[in-house]
Amino acid sequence: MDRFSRLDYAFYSQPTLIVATALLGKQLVKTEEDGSILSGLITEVESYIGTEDLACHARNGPTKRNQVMFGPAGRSYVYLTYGIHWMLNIVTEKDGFPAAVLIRGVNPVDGIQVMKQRRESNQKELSDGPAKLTQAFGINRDWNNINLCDPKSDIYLNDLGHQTPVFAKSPRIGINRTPEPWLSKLWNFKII
DNA sequence: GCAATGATACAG
DNA sequence: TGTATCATTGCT
Repeated sequence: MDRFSRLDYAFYSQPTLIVATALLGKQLVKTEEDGSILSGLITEVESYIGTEDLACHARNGPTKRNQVMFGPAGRSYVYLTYGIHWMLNIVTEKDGFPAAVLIRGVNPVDGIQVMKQRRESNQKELSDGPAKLTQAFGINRDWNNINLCDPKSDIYLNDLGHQTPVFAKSPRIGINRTPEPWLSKLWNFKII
């Protein structure tokens, strides 16, 4: 009865653009302390690739904040932006090459009542933004550098066996001061 | 259009 | 040690 499978190290180690597109339609799962499950299907992702990508946090080399991006694939990279909002990324590529996929939106499936309480909002706006979904799922600094491939981790991604949905490619959001050609890279993928 | 809100990065 | 910036959101 195990038609669902946790995405593994081999999957996350692929080139970032491959992983990013493949993550569309995958299931983000988080187990709460009380054992209840939160989940949602990924609808939008964004790619940040290497030290040359001037929009990527790794552009100036490793720092205390971004060091997890330089480590092995399949780890979570969670950071605070604008002093308020937590962002959830998944590290990709070979150990030593800094890259990650930002999860920008999910469609809620399990634990919707919990999400509504945390968001104090209706379902339409529960998790359709990178900081909305971390709030709905209760993801913060404690969830940085989690190994999603570890069968014991209480946050992970599930392959439901679906085909990759039809999606649009766009420039990345919110990186307006990034110089070209990085500003215009079509590295945002969103289900149509 | 813009305030909220704090960690980070880098200059000096 | 000071400060400009920030992979956003929600309210005016």
